[in-house]
Amino acid sequence: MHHSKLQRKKREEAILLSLKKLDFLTRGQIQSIHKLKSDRNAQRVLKQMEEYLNVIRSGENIYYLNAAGRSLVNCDKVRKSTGNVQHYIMRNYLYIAYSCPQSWDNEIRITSEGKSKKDTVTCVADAVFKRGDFYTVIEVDNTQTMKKNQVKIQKYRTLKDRFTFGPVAPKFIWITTTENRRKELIKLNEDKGLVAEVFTLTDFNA
DNA sequence: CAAATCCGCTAAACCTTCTC
DNA sequence: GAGAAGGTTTAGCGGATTTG
Repeated sequence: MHHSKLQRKKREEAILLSLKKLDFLTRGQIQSIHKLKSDRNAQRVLKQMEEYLNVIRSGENIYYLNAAGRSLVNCDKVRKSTGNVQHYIMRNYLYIAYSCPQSWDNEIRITSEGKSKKDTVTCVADAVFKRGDFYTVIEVDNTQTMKKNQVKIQKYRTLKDRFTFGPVAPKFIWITTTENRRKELIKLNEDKGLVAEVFTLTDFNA
């Protein structure tokens, strides 16, 4: 059922679409999203696709679309290996942990208009997905300062109070780097009365 | 240098198609 | 249908490569 030339093209296209959606993916992440079985097999599949991919070698290979790959899936956004690829990789762990939600969207701007300009509150969530009326907001804490996190959490509190997420209170999912930061983020969310869960990279043995 | 990962090679499993 | 042919996927071994 998985083995004709057509099936192979479909799988390759699905992988390219994942890269379009998620920017950068490790070999292991592609392997679990697309059920590529063994490590060796995943490496083989991705090697076969190299004409569409750029590769960053650092531990596990990290893949992103090259020009050929972008044109195959109509992708305008050009990724560069410089900068914080780690941020994308961390976000992907949550995408996978929550079973690749259909409604998942990255970089969502959330705005609540105030009575005056200065009461307007805007936040850009790293990702959002929803089931029915229930929103889940994803935040990645990579090299952010805690002060910035605190400001962001205050903004989320305001948005929640103004029912910007609708009648049902949203849940916040964070991923961070260390156990200590995890504890700090839990506390900050608790203080603002937000329902939150905080993971660290080690939760995904990364 | 050691540890992890990649990848070439090979053999087996499996699917589709063809032929009788 | 059963069985052979032809193509792909899968997994394991081991050497090459990369990274810290």
